[in-house]
Amino acid sequence: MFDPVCPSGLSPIRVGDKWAGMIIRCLEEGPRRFSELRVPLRGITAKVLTQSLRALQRDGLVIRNSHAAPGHAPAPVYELTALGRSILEPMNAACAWAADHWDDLLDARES
Amino acid sequence: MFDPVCPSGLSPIRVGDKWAGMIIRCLEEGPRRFSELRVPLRGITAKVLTQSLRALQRDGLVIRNSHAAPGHAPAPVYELTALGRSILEPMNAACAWAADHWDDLLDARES
DNA sequence: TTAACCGGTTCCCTCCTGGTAACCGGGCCC
DNA sequence: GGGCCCGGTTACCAGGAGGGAACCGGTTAA
Repeated sequence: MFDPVCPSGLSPIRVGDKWAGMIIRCLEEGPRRFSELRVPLRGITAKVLTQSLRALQRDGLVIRNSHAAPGHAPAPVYELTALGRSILEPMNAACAWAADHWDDLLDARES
Repeated sequence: MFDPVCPSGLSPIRVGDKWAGMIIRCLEEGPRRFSELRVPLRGITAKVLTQSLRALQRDGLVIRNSHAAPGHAPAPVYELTALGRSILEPMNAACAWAADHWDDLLDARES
């Protein structure tokens, strides 16, 4: 999903730290487990993912639910809070802008 | 204008480097000279302002016009390009979000 | 019992960002 | 000619962000 050379790194608009925006996108469609997040976020290490998730929790954008079923291993899942979902709106505005002006940005960078 | 402890630093949404968002805001109402930018951006040093302005130029958001009048000292002014003005839209969306959810953010940070 | 896996944590290292302080060339003003 | 201001540039430095590799405790599967 997110290429290591994901062009979103070129956009001047960023949400939180390096991975926060992508994490939020991954959680957009529902709760995900730690290992489920590592797949689309190609190349992220466990340490950095933990770090980013803790920061998002601290800001109240993401919540960690230790969903323990009896007889099974406890499976913590991460999901967006209402606040986290609300930030999708400005993020979408930023993405739309980046998509609209992508060529302008590339042209400017090259010279 | 921008306090050294400007709360905008707390927003998870950022445009460019530390000062880029504020510089763009300062240029919103028209061209400004180097020294005119240093006033509202309290505490910015010449070097860092130059750095940020060069980055904004490189991305095509700001243009530097050496406005030389005969008989006067050459007075370079910085102003937003069309691309630079267009980024105000997603910036406003981000600001609106931050204003709306300010209390939520503060609450989350405190705990 | 042992092995494997999941979800981390810890230590160490590197690079980038931002800041300080000093210096500097061109133009005007006296 | 001597300051002085404007608009920078040039070292140098400190802190933090990000990454690599190793380790680890609990649970389940063989």
